[in-house]
Amino acid sequence: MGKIESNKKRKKNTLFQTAFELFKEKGFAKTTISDIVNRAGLAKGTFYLYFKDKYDLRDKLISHKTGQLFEQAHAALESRLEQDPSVSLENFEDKLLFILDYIIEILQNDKGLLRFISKNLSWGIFRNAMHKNVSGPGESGQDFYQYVKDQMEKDRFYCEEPELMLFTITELVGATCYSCIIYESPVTMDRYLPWLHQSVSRILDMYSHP
Amino acid sequence: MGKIESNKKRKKNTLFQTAFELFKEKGFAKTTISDIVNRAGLAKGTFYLYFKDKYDLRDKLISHKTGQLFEQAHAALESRLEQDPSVSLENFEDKLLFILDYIIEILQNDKGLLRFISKNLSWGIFRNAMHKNVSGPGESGQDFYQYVKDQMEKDRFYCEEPELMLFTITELVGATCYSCIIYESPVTMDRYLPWLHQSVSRILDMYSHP
Amino acid sequence: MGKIESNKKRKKNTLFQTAFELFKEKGFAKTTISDIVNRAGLAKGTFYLYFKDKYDLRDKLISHKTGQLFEQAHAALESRLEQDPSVSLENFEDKLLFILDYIIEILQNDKGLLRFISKNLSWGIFRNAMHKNVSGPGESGQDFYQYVKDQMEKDRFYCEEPELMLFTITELVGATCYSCIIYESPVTMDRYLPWLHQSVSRILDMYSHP
Amino acid sequence: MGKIESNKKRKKNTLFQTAFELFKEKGFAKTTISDIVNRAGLAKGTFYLYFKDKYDLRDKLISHKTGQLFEQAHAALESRLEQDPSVSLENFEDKLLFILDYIIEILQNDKGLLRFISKNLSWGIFRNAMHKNVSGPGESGQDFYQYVKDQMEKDRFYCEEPELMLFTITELVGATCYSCIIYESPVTMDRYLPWLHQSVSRILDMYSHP
DNA sequence: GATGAATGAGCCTTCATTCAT
DNA sequence: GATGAATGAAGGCTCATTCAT
Repeated sequence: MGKIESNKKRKKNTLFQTAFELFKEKGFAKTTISDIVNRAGLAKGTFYLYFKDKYDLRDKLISHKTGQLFEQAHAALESRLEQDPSVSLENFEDKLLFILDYIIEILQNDKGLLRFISKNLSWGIFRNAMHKNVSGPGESGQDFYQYVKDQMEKDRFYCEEPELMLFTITELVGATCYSCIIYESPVTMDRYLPWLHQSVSRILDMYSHP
Repeated sequence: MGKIESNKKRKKNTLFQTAFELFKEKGFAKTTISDIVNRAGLAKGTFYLYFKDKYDLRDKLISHKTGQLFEQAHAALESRLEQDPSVSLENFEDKLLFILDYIIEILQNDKGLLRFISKNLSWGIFRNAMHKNVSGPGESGQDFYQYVKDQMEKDRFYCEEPELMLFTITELVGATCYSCIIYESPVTMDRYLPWLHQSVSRILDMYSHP
Repeated sequence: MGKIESNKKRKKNTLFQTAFELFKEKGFAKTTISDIVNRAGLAKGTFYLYFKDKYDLRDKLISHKTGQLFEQAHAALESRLEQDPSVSLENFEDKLLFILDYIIEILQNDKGLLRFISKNLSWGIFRNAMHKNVSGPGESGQDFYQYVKDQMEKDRFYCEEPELMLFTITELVGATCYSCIIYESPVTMDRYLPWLHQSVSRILDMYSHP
Repeated sequence: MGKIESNKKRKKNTLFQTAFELFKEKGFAKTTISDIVNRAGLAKGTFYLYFKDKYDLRDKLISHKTGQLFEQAHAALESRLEQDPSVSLENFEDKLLFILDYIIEILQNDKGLLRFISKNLSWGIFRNAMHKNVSGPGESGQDFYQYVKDQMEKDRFYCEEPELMLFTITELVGATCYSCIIYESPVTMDRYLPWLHQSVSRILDMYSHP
């Protein structure tokens, strides 16, 4: 029956959502399964109906949340392109920087999220293959990768090794943002941002003229 | 008498060493304090004479091991410069790349070390200031930073923001190496290395001609 | 189903009973939670399902045992009044002394109980208000207080401040009995008893003719 | 050498004093030997040079502090008698009440002291015999008992069983004060005091006209 | 006498996991 | 499918005590 099905889905989602809140509040290590089911209003045994253990849940969640992040950024870009079709953002670099800025801003405003995703930003994009049954609601790592490639083509941005380019940039952005936002070390994000832009720009340039 | 003092130092070091082995073997989370003291042949209480808890030990160890890594790299570079004074390595970029290659090679051959240091490569360099009494045996984070600056001056490499330059490069190297070496994803380290070199090169260039 | 419910009740009671035995045998401080659950044949975790910690258990137990004591005394008095309706015990003072003697005799024969209750005799009566959710099985502190007041009324014993009267007597009896029974100091209980009776008598008199 | 002797005495006294402070601050159970020696500025081993263990120290301390309390009260009474020889305080009852009031006031102003002495007020007086080598600095339990007897004689207060009389009163006062001062239950000390005076008065009367 | 590093038994407590209901 | 009581291994940590210096 569809009713039962959707009921199951809802429970799983409640667990996802509740766990995410708690991971942000108290950190992964200090969140117990009891915490999660208590707040979710479910029984402890129920947890094991949906997830193998806490780590399983975490991995699926990271994957899901990073995917969501890229999805939002992508949507934001699209809506911007529609609104303002004439000007700017007409080349790939601008688009990529727009996406990065968008993501960085979200992370700046949600340090809990950043802390949780930790340095696994690129995970959702590149490691999905490894964890096949990562089945959070609607994965989009590969989709995002494809989307980026489509954009490059549309903007006639020739890229030697698109995957490596994207990898390099994601890792750089992920690692430096983490440090600047969470520790404000060696400088704040605001102060680092111009330098990050330039670095990305140069890396892009390099992959297109290797 | 110095006997007691040196005895204490030795015990602390045994703990350091043993913990490091275990963290590499079983990972940090699965290593218990019991494991450590058992293998070290000490009593449990002794652990708490030297460290606040497992996390304290880990942080000091990361700091120590990253410091050591840079120290080795630095020493290798110096010895290379002595051996071969005439040729190459005469500019800052070459030296920096030499150091990175040296470190990467160590990490490639010691995945346990890499896994342990995780993505905290730059930690030892930039976060030391925050954790002043991180007093693993002979810290060198700041020393390394100073060393790099000295080299820049000697080679007349003008750099706008040396700290940010170093930060950017360390984070980039740390994050990408981790992925390439541990997961071989998206590519192996060997395949990624040329691209990494180039990225570093461009970033260097950027900070000297901003 | 009530089966689970009654099972829980039984477990809690087992814990209560076992702890009480051990506290009497070895004293509170030297009894560990391990001791309790071992003898009770339960798992350690089970303890924490029912009590916050050892102190929580102790407080509930003291409250419960003092309550029980008064309950027994009360029951004994009632049964005595039924058996022998004509004579004696017709005034409040006699009844009160009957109760005290009854309690003292129990304590004399169960030094472990006395040691455990220690000097907290009046606790069950007067401190219950403070620890509302002290819910050992069937509390009776307040009930006993009410019972005493009912008796006073029935016997037309006018009392200025019944609460203070009861307080004074309980504390006096509790403290002196403890010393005489446990330490036999300054004299044995048997030798002290007549004096205690007189003291109680005078105190009673005082509260009724202040 | 006297110097060494006095040095030892000083250390023991420091331990006494420091332990007392800590017992008052954190309670006996939560005070560790480490706490004591740390604050005293001595080494851990030194503790064991002077006391068998924490319990030994506590018992000596209770004995000492209760003794001191009676000593102060006694001194206060004497000085009052000197100042004001003509009037009042000419009978034993007044003197005893003076002493009780004096002690109660001290305890009201030093709840830590009361909590520590707990309900062991009479301890110092009657249990000293049991703990022969209770050798805190200058014991006075027996002295006080003797002092009281001397006063009775002087005031021609005939008493059947002076020891039991004193015992009864000390236990009554100790137990009720503890409850009224610490818990303010069932009433505050101020409200209870008149009743306590009367009770004492009646008990005195009883022992002199049994 | 004084020290304090070292000990290690043993404490309390947590928590992932199971399974009868 | 859902529950949550029960488990018990394992954890971190404390602290009284000892003893070589």
